[in-house]
Amino acid sequence: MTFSELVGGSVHAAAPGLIGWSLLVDGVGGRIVEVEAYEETDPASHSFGGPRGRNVVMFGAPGHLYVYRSYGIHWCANIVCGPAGFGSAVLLRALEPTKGIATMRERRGVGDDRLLCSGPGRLTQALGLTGDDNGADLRAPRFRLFAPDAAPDIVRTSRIGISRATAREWRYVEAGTSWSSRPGRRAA
DNA sequence: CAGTGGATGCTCT
DNA sequence: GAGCATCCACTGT
Repeated sequence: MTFSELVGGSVHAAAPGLIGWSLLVDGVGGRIVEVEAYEETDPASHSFGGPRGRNVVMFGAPGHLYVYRSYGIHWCANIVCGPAGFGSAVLLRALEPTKGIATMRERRGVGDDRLLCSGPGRLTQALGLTGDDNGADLRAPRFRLFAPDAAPDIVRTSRIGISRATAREWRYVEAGTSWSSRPGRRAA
């Protein structure tokens, strides 16, 4: 399955399907190990209630980035999913760093590589993604996406850091990874 | 290890 | 004015 086919389908298939894919931004990045799904029937989603303001990108073409500012300080990056017109996206929560690690260490300024990409705000800083990238097409040359060699084992849990619709188990983590945003909690 | 609070800007009421 | 799809530094065990 190609990247376009994957993100062109339902966000609920695309979110677990993206685990194990590698994402590079200008040659810097790693393997996706943790994501969450959001869509317009979901009170926790920015797209809940229809296209308005910052969320309009979520209702646009699949395969584009939706980047928003979180808590006034951090950026969070999502991959818009299909079908076009249905407001849905996959929040990137953690990567396993594989390429450009020296660059990520400089951008992050941390000594422990576990802290490079283990969280949505950390990941965008390590990859250099900001509001300027909101709406960018991931099929542009500066981005690279590679499918995993083998389908990884995946753990499904409730989402982190939200106060509404907390019962929905729309968070997906690669089983056994030590690169998730919840180290030490058994990927769950 | 767990818990708390500050930073900081945008959206919504 | 409140509430965030967060992170970090700090406190107390």
